[in-house]
Amino acid sequence: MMAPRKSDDQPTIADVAELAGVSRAIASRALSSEPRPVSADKRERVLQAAHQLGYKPNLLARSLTTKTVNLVAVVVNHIHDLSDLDLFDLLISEIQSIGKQVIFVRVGSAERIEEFLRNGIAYHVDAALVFSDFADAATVRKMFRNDRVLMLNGMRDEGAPAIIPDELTGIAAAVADAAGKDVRTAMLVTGRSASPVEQARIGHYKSEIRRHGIELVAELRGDYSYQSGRALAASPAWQKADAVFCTSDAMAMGVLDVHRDAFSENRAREFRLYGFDDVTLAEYEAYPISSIGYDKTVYIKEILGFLTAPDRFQSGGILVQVPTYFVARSSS
Amino acid sequence: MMAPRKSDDQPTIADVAELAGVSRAIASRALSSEPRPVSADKRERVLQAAHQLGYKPNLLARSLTTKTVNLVAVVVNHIHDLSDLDLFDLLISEIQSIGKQVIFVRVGSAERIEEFLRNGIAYHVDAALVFSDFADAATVRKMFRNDRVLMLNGMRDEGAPAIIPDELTGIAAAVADAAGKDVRTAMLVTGRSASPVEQARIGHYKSEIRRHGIELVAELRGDYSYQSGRALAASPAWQKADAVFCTSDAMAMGVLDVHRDAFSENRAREFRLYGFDDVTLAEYEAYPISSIGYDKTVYIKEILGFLTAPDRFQSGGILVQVPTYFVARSSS
DNA sequence: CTGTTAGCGCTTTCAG
DNA sequence: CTGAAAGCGCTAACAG
Repeated sequence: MMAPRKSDDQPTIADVAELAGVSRAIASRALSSEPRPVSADKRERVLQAAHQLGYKPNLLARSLTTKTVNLVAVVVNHIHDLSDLDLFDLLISEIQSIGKQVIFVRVGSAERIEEFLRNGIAYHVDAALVFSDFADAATVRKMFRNDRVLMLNGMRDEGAPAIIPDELTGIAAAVADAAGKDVRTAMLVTGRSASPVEQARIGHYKSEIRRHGIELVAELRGDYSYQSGRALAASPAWQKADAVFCTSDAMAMGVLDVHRDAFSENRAREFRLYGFDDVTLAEYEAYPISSIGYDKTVYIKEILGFLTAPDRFQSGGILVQVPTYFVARSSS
Repeated sequence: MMAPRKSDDQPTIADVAELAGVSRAIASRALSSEPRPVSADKRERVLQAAHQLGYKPNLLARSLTTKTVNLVAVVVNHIHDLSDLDLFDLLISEIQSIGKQVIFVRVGSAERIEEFLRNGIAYHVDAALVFSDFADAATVRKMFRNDRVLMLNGMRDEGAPAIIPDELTGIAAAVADAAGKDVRTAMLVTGRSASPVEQARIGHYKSEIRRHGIELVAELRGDYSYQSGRALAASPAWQKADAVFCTSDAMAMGVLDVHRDAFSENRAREFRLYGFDDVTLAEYEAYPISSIGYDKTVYIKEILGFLTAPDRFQSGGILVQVPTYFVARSSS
């Protein structure tokens, strides 16, 4: 004899089964999103009973047996950059549109992040989207219950699937733009060189600069931030050069602000400035920075492909490349 | 006789108990964060065994009985504004620092958000921080398993705890600044007026403007975005006025870009421009917008207070006010 | 197709 | 203080 259910509790599948006059198993099958053997009339009765009761499955309980939580982890160093704004809003929106929820993990400067993850629901996510470069693929994979780890940070070692912008194309176009404008000397303002993405990016700039016979007069290291660009532009290390290539728009903005006089309309431009990311802000008057970007929509579509059909990626460290473009603005 | 545990599985509390030579109940108690009766030596043996095995509790299973998941929902309309960048990174970081994880719920234009929530782990969060104004407190409270709902959107009906910036102070200072500079006519550029925060904000501006004997020549409605500020500034509805008060910095930036000539150093300023939010970007040369802000650190500290000791708030729709300030920049 | 019966891993009565 | 046992709500295995 089943105890009457307390009115302040959510109905459970047992309540639904009872009302429909079937066993819990049948109710479970009828309510499953997967095709399961149930006779048409019982399925109907169950659905009707569930509706009548306002039954909603307890995802926590379901997860305990199915090992799936409909949860995706988005792992980032931080959300700080203008370019993040352009990306994450759309990403979250799209993930939610396929019925999954998003757990944000900010690795930041955190130590013991593995312990942090392991002691929370995040450990059980269905998939992890790793934008942070805090660890390599093998390590990251150990930090989650399953292997659905997508590397979006350039660290595509050991056969982990990855999606990265094909930066060479855009960089080549940017440097070609400079070369076509008689640039002979250039400076490179970089981000954290520990990052493999950044290393590749720097490599591309250097080879393209060399290829066009441009002299690299200095390489200054920042950290992608506006502040660091600004600091470098005002530092003694700053050199004269025909062109300045920054590996982030934010740094280029800092450089621009320090040398703002040099870019006013009524003066001859002292140097040509190139950024990277193509942030929305660069579309407006204040920071008309020539930049390199990629189509966020395409990028995110690929990510969603991974989420919905991971097997397609699973066959051994597939690398998907998203095309980049160069957009010329008045800063160059 | 217990089956040997498979080496590829995580050890369970049963494994720990077995190794320590105690019952599962004892192991559970010894491992609990709450004080539970266990003899010192057994506790020690359990802890030692857990450590040896690298045991980590399965939060999913634990949650099934404890009804707590160590998860906080952050509910937003979207992450789109510059001011979001200044807030959410710190917020996530702080929430994580108390051992909780963050699930981001983007309400956006989504219909059926209730169903979306109910069908995911988000329903089970320990607390919800509601920045979005998609629903009133009573409705929101029904969307989560518990009552720990903190309204950060100004909708503080029905006794729900809320934290809001005390905007009047900052607004009064801004309008006083204008009055002190002989401003006689003003325009108001607003956001979505459906929002109660926005309504209150508009009300404050109007009463302060009136109080200083300034004439309000027009009230233009935007949607907080740069784009809308820009569109309004270029529209036929735009009027001449000594001052323009915008209820977001982003809109003020749009206004500034359209009238950029009017703010160049070598010309007399045509009007004084005031924003709202005090985004970081306004600290730099490109958008030197006088603005109203509040201390994010204080704000977030209050939020964490709610998370760690909700009972302090629980006693009936407590409203915590965070002070705002006015910062004058060259735009005014 | 259907129902019974075990669990998932953990906490918590409830008797000792 | 301790352990056996009963669940949390759901799904899966296994006989019918």
